[in-house]
Amino acid sequence: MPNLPVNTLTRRERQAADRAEEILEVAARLFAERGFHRTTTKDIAEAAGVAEGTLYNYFDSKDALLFGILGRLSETPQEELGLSGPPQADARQYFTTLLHRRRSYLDKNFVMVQAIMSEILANAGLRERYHEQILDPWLEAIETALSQRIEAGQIRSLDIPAAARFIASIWLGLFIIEALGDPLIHIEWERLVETTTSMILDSVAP
Amino acid sequence: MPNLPVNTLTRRERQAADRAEEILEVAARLFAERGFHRTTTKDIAEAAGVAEGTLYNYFDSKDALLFGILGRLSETPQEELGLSGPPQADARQYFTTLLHRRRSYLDKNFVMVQAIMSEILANAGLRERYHEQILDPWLEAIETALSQRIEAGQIRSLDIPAAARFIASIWLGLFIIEALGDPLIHIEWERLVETTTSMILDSVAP
Amino acid sequence: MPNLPVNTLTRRERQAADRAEEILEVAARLFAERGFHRTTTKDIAEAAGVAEGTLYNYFDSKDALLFGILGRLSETPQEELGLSGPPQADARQYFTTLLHRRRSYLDKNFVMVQAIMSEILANAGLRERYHEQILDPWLEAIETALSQRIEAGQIRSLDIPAAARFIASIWLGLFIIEALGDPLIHIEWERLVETTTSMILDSVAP
Amino acid sequence: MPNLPVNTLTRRERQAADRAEEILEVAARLFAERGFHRTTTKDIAEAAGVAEGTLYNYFDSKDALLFGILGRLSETPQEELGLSGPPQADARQYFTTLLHRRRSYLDKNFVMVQAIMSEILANAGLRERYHEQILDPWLEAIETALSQRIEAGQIRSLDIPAAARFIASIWLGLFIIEALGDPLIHIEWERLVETTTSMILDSVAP
DNA sequence: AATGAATGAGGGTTCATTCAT
DNA sequence: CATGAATGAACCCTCATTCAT
Repeated sequence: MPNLPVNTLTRRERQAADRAEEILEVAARLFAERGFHRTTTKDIAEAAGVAEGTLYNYFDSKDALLFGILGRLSETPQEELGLSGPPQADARQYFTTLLHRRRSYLDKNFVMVQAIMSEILANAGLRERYHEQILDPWLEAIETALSQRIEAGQIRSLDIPAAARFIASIWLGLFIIEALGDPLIHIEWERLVETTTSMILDSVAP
Repeated sequence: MPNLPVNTLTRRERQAADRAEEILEVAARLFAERGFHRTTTKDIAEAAGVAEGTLYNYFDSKDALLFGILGRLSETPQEELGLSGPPQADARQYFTTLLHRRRSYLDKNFVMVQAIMSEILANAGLRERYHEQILDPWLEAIETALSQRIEAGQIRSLDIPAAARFIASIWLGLFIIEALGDPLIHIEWERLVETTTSMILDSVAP
Repeated sequence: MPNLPVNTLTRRERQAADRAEEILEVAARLFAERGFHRTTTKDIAEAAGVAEGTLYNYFDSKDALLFGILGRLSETPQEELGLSGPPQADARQYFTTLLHRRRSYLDKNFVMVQAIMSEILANAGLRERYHEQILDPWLEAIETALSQRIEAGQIRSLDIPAAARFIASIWLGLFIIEALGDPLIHIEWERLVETTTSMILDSVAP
Repeated sequence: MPNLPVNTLTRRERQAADRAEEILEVAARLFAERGFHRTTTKDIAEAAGVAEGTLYNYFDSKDALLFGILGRLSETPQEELGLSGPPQADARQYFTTLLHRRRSYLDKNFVMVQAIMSEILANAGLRERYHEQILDPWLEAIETALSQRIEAGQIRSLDIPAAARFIASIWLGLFIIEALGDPLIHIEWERLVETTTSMILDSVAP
């Protein structure tokens, strides 16, 4: 068994990664439930089934947990977010796909997104990192998609940066309303997607 | 000076109200700047020019300051928010006015809104009160306006609750993006209003 | 009673100074007994009869207590230390007086000196401040006194900086031996002074 | 290779002793640099190139490292310290030799001496052991040397215990001043020895 | 014998709240 | 009503020690 040590090491490394993963998920859940500041490191350790000190074998500080969660969110590849789609798709399909992909992204990451969002307006460092890693790439991708579609004649000419922010704001706003506990949104996302797309593409004029 | 006591009392009451007001504004500013938990009662007292103990003559607790700020926000009459407008206005003007009014509302209350929003996802009690006092009335007003306009034939028939949430989410999302420090939004609100209204009313089809 | 507020304020200030004083003395005693690191802020608070948080109304940190103790030690005027004596006194009397004054200084400040000395070799910042505020002025004063006496012909010419360090080292060394618990020193300081002075002034030659 | 196991064992034992030695030296260096409490077992393990747990295969506890260092210091034979010299040497040579030997002892062991001294006033157990193993033998040896020289008529009669403490205090005091960072002492030890010996033997009278 | 992840008691410090003045 | 010193529970984090591998 010449590769036993390698395997052992790998297993250890994998265990360590798993443990870090689990801590991060537990922390995200608690941050989402009661906010970053109302969650103590003791809470996290207990919920993760480890000792408090163990947290610090994986993360430098409580803040590092927050940044770790943000890092996890930014790992999602752009395609999965509907940010880079096939440009040949027509505009309606693009919007529909975009909102669906973001919905399934949210379904997978709701807790982590809420953990971050619950602290983001109160934490300048987090805000900055969110900008760099999440928001700016997202806006850029939307702007690219829009300009491609305008060039392709799929949609009419419009103020691209403003439109990108408009689109991003829809998703952010819907997330906020859902996180605030509005019962309709989670259940009826389909209706929202349909209505939203329809309002943008078909106008609300009678 | 037989009425001096009365006057004094009255002045005192006014002074008291003013002081509570000032404390609330100072607190909102600090909460918005650095978040609720990073702001200490000592910070607030110093910034307001009073002793720490004095805060407790006006508010029961630090939490009460937060609820006080929320209360102030909910005092704004609906008309000012563009929630109840003259139904005779056409749809385009309705949307434009709505967004403008909400903008000037935000200009007046940005700090208080940010103070509340920065904590709202982390504080269940606050969330509940926000629902009752702010969000639900707002959604209801939009729904009413929409159904009135649909009935009047100004806009086509659509899923009213979903559309209301869509509209609210735009405003919430734009606020978040602005609060996150996006430079475009604050400066170019006009463009955003125009683009948004245009996208909803004119469709993005070429 | 037009000066009541003034008196009240003064009394408060005096109380505050007294309290700070007492905390410092208690801390010095505990530091001397069991060392800086083995003394907890809880220990200090309990021994001082206050809550732990109260310590921080008077001192910024546990370290600040140590520096506060050092500051107290450096307040002692030079005359009291026998550093600046009447130069007309003859050399024997100078040495005797010097050692006696340092002894009575030590009797008054033993605990504080031990508190500082027990940490000084382990704490670079403290060491630096001790140099500036205690050791260097002391060495300078001895050097001045020696050169004055050499000029006056009271003692023969010698290597002044070396001699000053020699004299300082006697006191420091005797303090260390006493602090180490040697029973002789504290009880028989007179004999030590006499022997030391005699060895320096009369030579040990038969 | 029938004796391989024996050799291996022997080599292992030697390796073990070497490793304990190295750990001790590394620990002494770190204790001297930043004090006992500011040095973590992790620091020591890293600096020694072993795992933290390995320390505990060689020493029972962190405290045991300190006592181990003390033990190393007390291994130095008395002659090397100038404690037991040939009594026929005259007094001046005795003092000069004593100070020179202690200097070269210090040159070899400065780090270990500082490691011990930095903690000694804060650690009752260490203090006691230092007394037993270092200070008392030293004082006794000086007292013996003095009484031998008095009997031999090399020096005049004097208070022997006091004189022994005086002599010990010189060395301790000079060490402290050096450890405090005084620049003169280390460089100019020769001058100090000369001045000190001269002051004791020739008197400072003009 | 060597490892280093896990442990958890204990540390220094903060801060919302109280209350005597 | 205003004050601000006092409070002490609770926080985040450290680190000597253990033990399964």
